[in-house]
Amino acid sequence: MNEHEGHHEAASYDVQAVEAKWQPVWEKLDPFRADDAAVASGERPKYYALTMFPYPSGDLHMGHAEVMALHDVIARYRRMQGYEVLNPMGWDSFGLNAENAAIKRNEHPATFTYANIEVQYESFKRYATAFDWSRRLHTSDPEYYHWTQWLFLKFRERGLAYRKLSPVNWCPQDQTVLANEQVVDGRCERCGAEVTKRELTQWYFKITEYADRLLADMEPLAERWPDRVVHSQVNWIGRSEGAHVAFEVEGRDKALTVYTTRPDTLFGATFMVVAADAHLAGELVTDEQRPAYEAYLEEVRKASEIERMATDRPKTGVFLGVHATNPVTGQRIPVWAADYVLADYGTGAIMAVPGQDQRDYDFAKAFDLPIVRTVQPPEGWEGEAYTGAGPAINSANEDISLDGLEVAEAKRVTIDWLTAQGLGSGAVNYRLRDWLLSRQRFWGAPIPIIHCPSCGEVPVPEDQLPVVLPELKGADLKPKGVSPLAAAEDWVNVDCPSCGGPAKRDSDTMDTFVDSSWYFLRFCSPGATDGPFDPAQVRMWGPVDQYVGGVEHAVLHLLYARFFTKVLHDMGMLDFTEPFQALLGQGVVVNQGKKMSKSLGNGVNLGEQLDKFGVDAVRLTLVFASPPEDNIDWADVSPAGSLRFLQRAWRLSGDVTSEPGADAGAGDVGLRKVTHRTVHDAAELLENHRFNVVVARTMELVNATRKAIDSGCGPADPAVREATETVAILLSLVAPYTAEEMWERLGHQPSVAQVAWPTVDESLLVEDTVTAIVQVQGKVKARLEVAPDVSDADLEAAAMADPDVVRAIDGREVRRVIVRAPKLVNIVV
RNA sequence: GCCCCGGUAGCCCAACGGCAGAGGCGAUGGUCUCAAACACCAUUCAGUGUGAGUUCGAAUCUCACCCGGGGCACCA
Repeated sequence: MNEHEGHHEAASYDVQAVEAKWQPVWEKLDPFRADDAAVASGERPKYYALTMFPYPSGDLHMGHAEVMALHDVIARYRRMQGYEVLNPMGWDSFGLNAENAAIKRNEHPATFTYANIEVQYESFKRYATAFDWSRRLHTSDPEYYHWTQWLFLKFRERGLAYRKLSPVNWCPQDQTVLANEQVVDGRCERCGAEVTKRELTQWYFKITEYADRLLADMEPLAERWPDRVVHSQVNWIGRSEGAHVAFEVEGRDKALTVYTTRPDTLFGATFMVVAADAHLAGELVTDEQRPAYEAYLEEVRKASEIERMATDRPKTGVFLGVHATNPVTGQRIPVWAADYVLADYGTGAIMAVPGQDQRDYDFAKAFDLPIVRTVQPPEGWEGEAYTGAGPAINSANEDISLDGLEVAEAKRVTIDWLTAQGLGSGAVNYRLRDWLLSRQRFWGAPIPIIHCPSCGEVPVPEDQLPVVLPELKGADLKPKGVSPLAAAEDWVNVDCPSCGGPAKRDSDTMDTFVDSSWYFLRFCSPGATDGPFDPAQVRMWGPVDQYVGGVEHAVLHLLYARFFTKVLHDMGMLDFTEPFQALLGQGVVVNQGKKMSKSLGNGVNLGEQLDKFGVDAVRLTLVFASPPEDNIDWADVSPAGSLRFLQRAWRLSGDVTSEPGADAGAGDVGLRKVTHRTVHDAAELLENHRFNVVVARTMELVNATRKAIDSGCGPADPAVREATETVAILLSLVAPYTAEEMWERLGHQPSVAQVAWPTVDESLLVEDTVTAIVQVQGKVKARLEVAPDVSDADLEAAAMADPDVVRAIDGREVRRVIVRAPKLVNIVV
C-alpha cells in the first residue's frame, strides 16, 4: 500500500488555505439566517442567542475572541438540536472613544466609528461566527437612534424621564456628568479620572420606581444567572426596611422627617444630622450660624469623592443653631449638618443614635454630644457603639416601654406606636438612585427636547424624529463643560413646536447605556419603521434565551436593560418582564496573571495569534482552557497544542475508507459505544455550559478512533466512519473550519453546521459488565466484573467470596455490609 | 467591616457522597530522522488549603480558620 506516501501527504492541512476556502462557501450558504416564517408557522421552536455587541474602538481583541467562541458553541449547538436560532450582531457605536479620536484627527466621529466597524466585521467573518448578518445594526445610525429618542419621549410621558437640579458626579477628564453606576471607587468607570461633584440640572430616568420589581424579579433568574451578577444587583439596589420618623423642629412648621433602620433605638436619639449639601440644611440654619455653615459647606464641596468615601476619616460638621424634639423622650436635641450624611439617600437627614451606631458615636465624641445606650450589650462587651442583638434598655416613657424587648420586637412596637401617634410609619428604602442619563458630549443620541422661554420643556414632535446630529468635527467637539452641540448655532436654535417662538434644543446627548438598553428588541425586527420594533416579532423571538457577555456590566447594562424591559412591558409593548432568561458571564483573558494592558506590555494580539495558529486553534484554546466563567491566563494555555489536536482529528477523516452512508450498525461495538456515550454526555455538558469538558471528551473520542484505526477494527469499519463524523460534528461547534474540511473529506456536502445533532442509540449506552468495587472499612480491596443488573444479594455473595476480601476481613466479625449494586460493596468489621 | 464565590499533580482543569484522574500543557525516555520539527509510543507527579464534625464511606455535606477573587461600604 502507499500508506507511507499517503500518510506523509496527509500529515496536516494548511490552516490559512482552509480558512480562505470556506469563507466564500459559507457566505453563499448563509446557514445562520434566522427564518421568521419557520418560527411563525411553528415548524421549529425559536431560540434567541445573544452576545453583547461590541464597541468599535479598534479591531477585535482576545476578550471578544473568547466571548464569541463560547457564544458560538451555544448558537451552533441549538441549531443542530433543531431550533430556529436568532443570533444577531451589531455595534454599540456611540461613545466617547470615537469622539476623542475625532478631536485628535480633526474629523467627524462617524468616520472613525464606521471604519472600525468594517474592520471588526471582517474579523468576525474570518473568526467564523454564526451570526445572522442580515439583522446588523449600529446604535449611531439615525434609523436606530430615532427610536432611542422616541423611547425617551415615551418614558417622559410616563413620568419616568425628568429633569432635576442635584449634586451630580462630574468627570473632569471626559468633561461630562456620570451616572452612579459609572463611578467606581470614586473614579470614572471609563477613563479612571477622579470624579468630583457639581450641582447641575440633568435628565434622569426614574429607575428607582422599579427598584422593588428589579429586586423581586431577580429570584427566578438566580438559577440561570451567575451568582456574582445577581448579588451585585441585589447589593446595588440595596433594599432596607425601617421607618420614617417625624421630629418637631423649634420655630418651624414642617417636621424634620428621617429614615432609620433602627426605630427601636429612638430613645437613644440625642441629636440629628442633616446632609451638609442638602437644601434642607440651608433652610434650617439660623442666621447666626449661617456663616459657619456656609464655610463648612464650601469645604465639603471641595473634597473629592475619594476623600469623602474614606470611612476612617474624622467626623466633621457644624451646628445649625436649631433644636428638634425627640418624640419619645421629649428631649430638646440639636440639629447639625455633616458630610457623613448623604443628601440623596432617605430624607437626607438622620436621627443620630450614638449608643447604637458607630458613625453617630464618632460624631458625638468629636462634638461632645450625649450618648445613651438603648440596647443592652452582652456581658464583658467593651466596644463603643453596640449594633448587635439584645434587650432594649432606657427605652420607656409614660406611654410606651420597649425595655426588655429584643431588637426585632422593639422595632415593630415602635413602628406601631409611631403610626398610631401619626409621627411616622414603617418604610422601605433603596440604595439605588435614579439613572442620570444626560451627557455633555457630542457622539450620542441627542435628547429630543426643545427648551422654550414661554412653553418650557417641549418634546420634539414624533414626526420630526430623529433629531439628527449636526456635522461637527475636530476642534468643534472639544469638551468645554457643556455639550459641543450648544455651540452649533444652526442646530441648536429652533422654533418652538408649541408656540412657534425662538427656542433652543436640549444640547445634551444620552448616556450610551440607553442605546444598549433595547438593542436586543430591535434585532427581532431590525427594519421596523413605525416603532422601535415590531411587537409581534418580539413576542415571537423574545425574550433572549441565552445571553453571553462580560460580568463587568453587572450593575450597568444588565440593570438598565432589565429596567427598560419592565417599562416597555408596562407600556404594553412586551409580553415579558425580563429580557434575558439565562446569562453566561465569561471570564477575562489575562496574561501572566495580569490584565492585558499597553503599560504592562503584556498584551496578546488576536490577529497575530490567528495568523500563527489559525482561527480554529485559537477558538479551541479559549473554549478548552477552563470553565467559561473562569479567567484564562494566556500564559497557561497552548494554542500550538490545540492546533496539534485539530490536525490529529482531521487526519482521521483521511483514514476512513468506508463509503458515506455505510451502515454503522454493522460496525465495531466497542468504538460505537464510545461514540454514542460521548454524544450522550456532550449534550448534557453543553446544556450546563461545560464546554471545556466537551472538548476533553471529543479528544477522548479522537484517541479512541485513532486506536481503532491503527490497532483495532481498522479504517474500513463503519464504526470508524461514524466516530469520525461524530468528531466533525462535535468539532463544528468550536472549530468550524477543521470540521468543515473533515466533513468534506468524509464525502459530504457542506455545511456540517447544518446537520442535525446525532441521535444516540440508547442500547449502546448499556455496558455488558461493570466494575463493582469491594471495600473493607472503606478501603478498596477488590474489583468484580458484574452484570449491570446484578442483584444486591448476588453482589454481596460474590464480594464475600472473593479471596482478597476474605483476606482483608481476616476472620473478624462482619458487623455490617452496605451494598450499592452494581457499583459497590462496603464491608464493616 | 458586611455579604458572595473559589482552593484537586509543576501548570490549566475532570471526578451522581463510593477506585482521586477524563482531557490537555509541560517534563523525561523511546520510535522515526543525517539532524531537527511534526507524528507516534511510554513514563513521571497530588491524596484534594488547614482543623474538626456528620457518614459504613467525604474532593464532594456541616462548622471554624487560612489564602485567592468578587460585590457593597459614612446608605443611617
